Amino acid sequence: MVKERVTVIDIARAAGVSKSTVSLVLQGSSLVNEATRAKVNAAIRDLGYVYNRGAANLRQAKSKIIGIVVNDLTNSFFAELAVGVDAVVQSAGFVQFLANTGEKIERQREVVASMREHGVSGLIVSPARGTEATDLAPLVESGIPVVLVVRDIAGAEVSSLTSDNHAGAMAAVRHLIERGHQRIAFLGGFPDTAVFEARMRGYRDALIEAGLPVSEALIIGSAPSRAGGVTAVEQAMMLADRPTAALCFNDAVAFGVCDGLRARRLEPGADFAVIGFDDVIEAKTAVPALTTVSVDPQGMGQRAAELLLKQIKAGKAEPEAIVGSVRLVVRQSCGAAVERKREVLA
Amino acid sequence: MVKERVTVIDIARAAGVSKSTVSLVLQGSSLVNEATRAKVNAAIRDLGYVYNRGAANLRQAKSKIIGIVVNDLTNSFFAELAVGVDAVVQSAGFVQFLANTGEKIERQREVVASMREHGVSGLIVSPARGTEATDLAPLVESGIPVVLVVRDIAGAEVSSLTSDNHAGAMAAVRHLIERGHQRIAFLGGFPDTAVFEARMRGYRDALIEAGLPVSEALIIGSAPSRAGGVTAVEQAMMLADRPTAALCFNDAVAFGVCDGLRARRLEPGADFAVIGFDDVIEAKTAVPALTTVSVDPQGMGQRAAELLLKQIKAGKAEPEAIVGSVRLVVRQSCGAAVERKREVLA
DNA sequence: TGACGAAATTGGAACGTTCCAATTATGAAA
DNA sequence: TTTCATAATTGGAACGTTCCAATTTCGTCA
Repeated sequence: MVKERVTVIDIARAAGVSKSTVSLVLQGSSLVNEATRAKVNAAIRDLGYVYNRGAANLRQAKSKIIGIVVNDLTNSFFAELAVGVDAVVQSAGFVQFLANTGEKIERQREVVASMREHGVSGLIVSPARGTEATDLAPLVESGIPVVLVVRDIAGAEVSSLTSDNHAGAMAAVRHLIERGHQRIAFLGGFPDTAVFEARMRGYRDALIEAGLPVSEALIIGSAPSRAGGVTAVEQAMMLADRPTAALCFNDAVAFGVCDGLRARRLEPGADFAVIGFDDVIEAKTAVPALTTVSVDPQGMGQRAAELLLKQIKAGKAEPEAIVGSVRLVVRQSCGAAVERKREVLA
Repeated sequence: MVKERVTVIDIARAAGVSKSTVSLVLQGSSLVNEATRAKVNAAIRDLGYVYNRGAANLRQAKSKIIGIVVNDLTNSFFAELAVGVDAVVQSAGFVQFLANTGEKIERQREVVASMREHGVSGLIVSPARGTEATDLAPLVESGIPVVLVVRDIAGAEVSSLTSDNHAGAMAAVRHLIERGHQRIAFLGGFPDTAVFEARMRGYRDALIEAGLPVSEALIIGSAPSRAGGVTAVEQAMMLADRPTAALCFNDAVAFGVCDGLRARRLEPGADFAVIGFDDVIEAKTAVPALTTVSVDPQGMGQRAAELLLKQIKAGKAEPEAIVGSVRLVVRQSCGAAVERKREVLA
C-alpha cells in the first residue's frame, strides 16, 4: 500500500541520465539541453516523484521555511496579521510554521526552539508579554533573522515593525475633543505593555494639549478582549463623574465596550462615543461602524514578511526599526453619523 | 558572526564519546550509562548545540510536522479551529504548517504540494469549495493520513470530522417554532456546499415536521460572512411577508444579520429572533448574546488533531467518518431574555 | 582465574539531495 | 581533418542524523 519513495535516482534511471542532470532540471538550470529536460520532466510526472526538501536543506543549509509566532490567534488582529504574512510568504515559495503562545512565555520558548530545530530561515514574532532581550539572544547569535511585530523589545538587536501608537491615540482623542467631549476615558489593555504605555501617553498628551485635566480614574485597564471591554466600561460607568466618550485599547475592547453600553441601554455612537484601535475587518461592518485608528493588521503582516524575506536574502542585515504610520478612520461609533433620540440617556 | 553549525560529531569530540552515543542520549535511550549521559548533556549545553530535525527525518522518514489548511483564517471559526489543532499538536511535540487558501482551489493545490515536499506526516484540511475526491487521491496513495474537517468530500477515502448540521439546524428551528414563530428564514451561506445543504435540510425538515409551509423565498444565500449577513437580511426584509425569525448559516452571518436589523431600527432578540451556528467565542459576549448551535470549533480542532495523530502513529488506519454532536445554546438573540419595548417595530 | 551474559559503546553505511571538478559531446574556425 | 571553445553531462563527496551489527567493558559466578 505504502509505495516506495521515488527519488532523483529513480528518475535518472527512467530518463536515462545521471542524477546530477535531474538535479539540474529540478532547479531550472539553463545548462541542460531542452530535449533532456523534457525527458526528465516526463519521468518525473510518470513516476509521481515528489521533491524532498528536507534532503535538499541538509545539503544547502537554506530552508524555505519561516516561523511566525503570535500571542492569540483567536484575536482577529493576529489572525489577520498571520494571513498577511502567509500571503507574501506563500508567493515567495516559502511555507510558514504558525504557533500560538497564548501569551505564555514558556510556550514561546518551546515553539521558538522547535522552529530552530526545524531549520526555519527566519522568524516573525509578536512577543509574549514579559519577553526580554535575552530571550532572543541565542536566536540572533545563530544568525537567524528575526522581525518583531506589534511589540518592540528594548535592547533586542533585531528588526521591529510597530505602529505609531502615540500619534494614533492623540489623533483619536483630538477628534473626540473637537466633537465637544470633555470627560474621555481610556479603556482596556494590560497596563504593563509597551503598546498600552504608548497609546495611553498619546491619550494623555492630547488631553494636556487641549488643557483638559487627566484623571487617573478614567484610565481603566483590562484584558485586551471583548470581555475585558465589557468590564472596563462597567467600571467606568460606576464613576460619579461619568465619561461621555472613550478611546479603547483595541477594537476587541471597543466592541466589548459597545456591548457593555447596550447592556445599560446606552446606544454606542449616539449616547456615548467609542473609538477603537487596529481597524480589524469587522470594524467596518459592525453596527454602529467602528471609528478606529487603522493599523491595517494584514498590511502589517505583509510588510513584516517582506522585511524578513529581504533580510533572509541579504544574509545578514542591519536591524531596522520601522514604525508604521497610522490613521484615524472616522465611522459611526464616535457619534459622527445619524442623530438619534436621546431620551434613553440615564 | 554567523557561527559554524555544531553537530553531534562536535559534541562527541567534546564529551569524549562516539557520535552514536550522542545520538543515543539525544533520543533518551536507556542503553547509555548515567555518567556518560551527563557528560554529553553538559557538552550539548556548553557548545549550544541545536538538533537538526531535517537530517534526522532524512534518515528515519518520519517528520514531526503536520499541515493544516483552512479556507479563511480571518473567520474566527477557522482561527479557533487552528488554535485547537495547535494545542494538541504542540504538546505531542509536533509543529504545524498553517496555510490559508482563501477558498481558492489552486492555492490549495499549491500548499498541499508544498507540504508534501516538506514531508509532513499528516494533514488536516478544511477543503476549499469545489474540492473533489480526485484532488486528494495522490495524497492518500502516498500513504499520508488526511483528516477532513468541517466539510466532507464524497468518495474521498480519508477520515473526516464534521458536525451534525442537520440535527443542529432542526433543533434551532424547533426552538423558534416553540416560541411561536411561523415565518422563519434561513439566511446566508453558499448554496453549493454540503454544509449549507445539511443545515438547510434540517431547517426544512423542522418546518415540515411542524406542519409549516416551506417558502423558497425565505431561503437566502450569501457569502458566509458578516457582510453577507447584512445583505441577506436586507433582502429578507424586503419581502412582502416578512419573516420574524431567522436561522443563520453561521455566527458570522448571524452577527451581520444583527447589524442589518439595527440598521433598520430593529433590535435583534426583541424585534426579531436570530439564531447562529458554530458558537464562536464572541457569541457569548456579544449583545445580545447570540443563541447558536454550538459546534465548538476549538474542540473540533483538538479532536481532528487527535484523530490525525492516532492515524500517524498507527501507520495506516482505516478512514473513519466522525460526525460530532452539536447542541443548541440558548442565549438572548432568539428572544429568550428580557422583555423589551416594542414601539420601534416598523 | 576463566568464562559468560549483560550492559555500554562504537564504526560505518544509509537517507535524498546539491555541488564541485572532471569528463564528454558538439560545432565552428582554421 | 585538426583544434578549441563552449555546451552538456557526470561521478563522487558531502550535509547531520539514525540504525545495524559488531565490539568492548563490566560484573558475577563457577
